[in-house]
Amino acid sequence: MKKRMVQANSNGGSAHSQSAPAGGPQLPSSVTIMDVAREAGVSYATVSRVVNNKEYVKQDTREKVMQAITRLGYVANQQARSLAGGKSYVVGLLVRDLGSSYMGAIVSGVDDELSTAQYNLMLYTTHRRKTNERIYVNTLIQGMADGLLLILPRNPEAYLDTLNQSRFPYVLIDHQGLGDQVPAVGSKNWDGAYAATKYLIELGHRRIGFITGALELGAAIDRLAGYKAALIDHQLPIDPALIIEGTFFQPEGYSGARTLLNLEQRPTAIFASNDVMAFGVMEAVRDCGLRIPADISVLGFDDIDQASHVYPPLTTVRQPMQEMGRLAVKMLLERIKDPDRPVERVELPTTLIIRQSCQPPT
Amino acid sequence: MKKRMVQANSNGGSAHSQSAPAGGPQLPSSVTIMDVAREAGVSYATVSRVVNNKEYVKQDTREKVMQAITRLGYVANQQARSLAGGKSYVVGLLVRDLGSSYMGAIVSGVDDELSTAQYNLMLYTTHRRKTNERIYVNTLIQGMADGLLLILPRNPEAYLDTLNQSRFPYVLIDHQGLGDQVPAVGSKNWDGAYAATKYLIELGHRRIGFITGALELGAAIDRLAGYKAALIDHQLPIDPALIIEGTFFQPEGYSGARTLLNLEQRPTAIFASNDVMAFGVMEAVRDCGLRIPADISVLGFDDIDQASHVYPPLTTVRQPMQEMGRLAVKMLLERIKDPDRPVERVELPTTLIIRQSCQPPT
DNA sequence: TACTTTTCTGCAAGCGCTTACAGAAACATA
DNA sequence: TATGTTTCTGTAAGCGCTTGCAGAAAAGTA
Repeated sequence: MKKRMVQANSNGGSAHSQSAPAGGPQLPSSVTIMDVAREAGVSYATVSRVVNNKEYVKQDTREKVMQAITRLGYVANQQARSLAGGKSYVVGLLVRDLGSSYMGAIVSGVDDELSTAQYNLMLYTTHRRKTNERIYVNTLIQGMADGLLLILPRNPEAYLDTLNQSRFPYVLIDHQGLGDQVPAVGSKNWDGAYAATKYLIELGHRRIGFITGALELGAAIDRLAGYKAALIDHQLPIDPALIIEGTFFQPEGYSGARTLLNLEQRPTAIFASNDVMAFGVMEAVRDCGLRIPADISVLGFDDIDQASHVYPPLTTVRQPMQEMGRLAVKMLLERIKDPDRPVERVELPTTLIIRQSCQPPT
Repeated sequence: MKKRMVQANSNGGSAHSQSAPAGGPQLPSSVTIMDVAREAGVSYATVSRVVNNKEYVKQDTREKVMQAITRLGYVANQQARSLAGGKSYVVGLLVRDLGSSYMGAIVSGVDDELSTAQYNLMLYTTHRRKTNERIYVNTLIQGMADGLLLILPRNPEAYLDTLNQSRFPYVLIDHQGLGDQVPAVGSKNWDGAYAATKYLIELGHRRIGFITGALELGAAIDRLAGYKAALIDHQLPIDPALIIEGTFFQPEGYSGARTLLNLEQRPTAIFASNDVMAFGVMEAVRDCGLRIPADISVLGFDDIDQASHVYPPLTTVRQPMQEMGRLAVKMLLERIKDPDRPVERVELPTTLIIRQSCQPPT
């Protein structure tokens, strides 16, 4: 099956290479820009201009081309576009794992925003082989993607060096305070934790248990700090016995709560650094034969979907995760347009969502 | 061997073109195949052969090239590769949403397997604008991806027609019985539900509540059928009052269980069609002041991570979700290699995971 | 009318790679 | 030595597109 037909084409005019071989197993007959050009009776450069919304195309011509495009169902080949033009309309997303509501919400925001910008999403999970960061980054930089989003990276330094050096656009989501020179979007963890703790205090609680997140993450540190600050501001002691270290997973909420509930002077409220751990807390409370919120108030952080679905609905600090994803994309696209724009770090506000898992101590 | 064909290179020896532009704003200095060729002193075609592991390259040459590649840190530009060679090494993944352990596990399997095959993952979520299916599919077909994976598609017909027509490779994951002509991987839902129900019966339960999944999904139908079959096989009546319709979400587990528990003759066990609903059931049971498993046994389906983390750990039917993802990728890659291979439909076995949420009725 | 400026459009040169083809080198056979 | 064979390597033709350049057409100005 040879498809050669080089310059041995003597018919002076437009070559008109027929493109529908018609017979035999045929892959998608890929309508190309040439087909559209022929259909519309213009050059393929003009078609390209129309497709890319460039100026200097007569309205008339533009319409002719548009019609040809819809008639033929033409979709530009991204690979070729990217190769020729330098933009791939792909954004890479580096993520540890999916499967949590937290990630799901962020990715959903990312995805939404990306789709309205006509971008595609290339997903990379870092639980794969550890040593691959460099490859990833290189692959991405080599034209695979126009920019990179990193959600909650644990050791971003590995990537960031390379990224910075090559001036490759990126944005961190739910970052962990890496100085000011990193474009990032996060939320006001400190504020959220402060507000939540304050709420409990104002409800009348004096002994408030706290279960931390993974303290290598800035978010976890900030939440702990917000909790402590609220206590101090209300002249309440910081009792180390009431602070249990966790890493954001449910079992630690459970065990942490059991520890707290076994204290001689047990707390009347427990504030977990995320909702998932709060669920663990709720289980533990119940298993101790206590009721929520009658005996113990429980408070979470994040406001994942499930938080409003459990019983009693969980009072929690909402982090606008979708919004974070959206905003990160917006920032990234800006940086793609102009890699030299000043580095921005945005922290979205959190909201205390009051449901039914807290009440004044009895 | 005496003459190097590299013209325009006056210094006879190894060219050693310094590659660090060093000055001025420089985009990633993209090492290309040409640079490697120069560095290794061969033609770029040879480099291409080495990179693609083609035969007919002298061992010697191969090594020289390899060295040059590592020395320069060359990474092939996928766009160009794809454009020239027809393969993009990208697989599209069509998904409704992420953020559930269920999806997370499948995607994780997909991702793992893809990464060992050196493929990239392009993510498309269908919660985006509804009418975009055609665009997606066209984009993908236009060379963006080599194949497509669809997880739990609700109305796949929309895509499948186009896909089939263009003979574009795809595989469904956790399909819903669309006849035999669709390549798919799922799990033995019927068997799993049968085994679980049988287990409860053998424990001594006679009244077993069942909460269904979304019945437009084959998986949900099969689970219900397995439940019924087990009852029948054990001469137990099928009591419609014990069957509550749900759609796989937690609140339905909760409300469903409340309904069941309010029955005059309430069940001694509740079997939810997935773990998430089982969590809802557990909450409801507790809120009715009953204990699990002492008063009511609870059984789930899927075995998501959380199932072993709740208290008491949930007895459930494990669906090998990671494995499903993996297998789907393997099948897809086969189909990419040979689109004409016969259609396969695989159902992976399920396993009853006995934990502590079930015991004989008291 | 002649000339300048402003749109519009086509030509052609790649983007970085794969691969058919042909030529060279190495080895084997007549 | 002449002539295959087989292995290896280079040349060149694109893949489908963007974009600089220049010429053509339209519009404005003198």
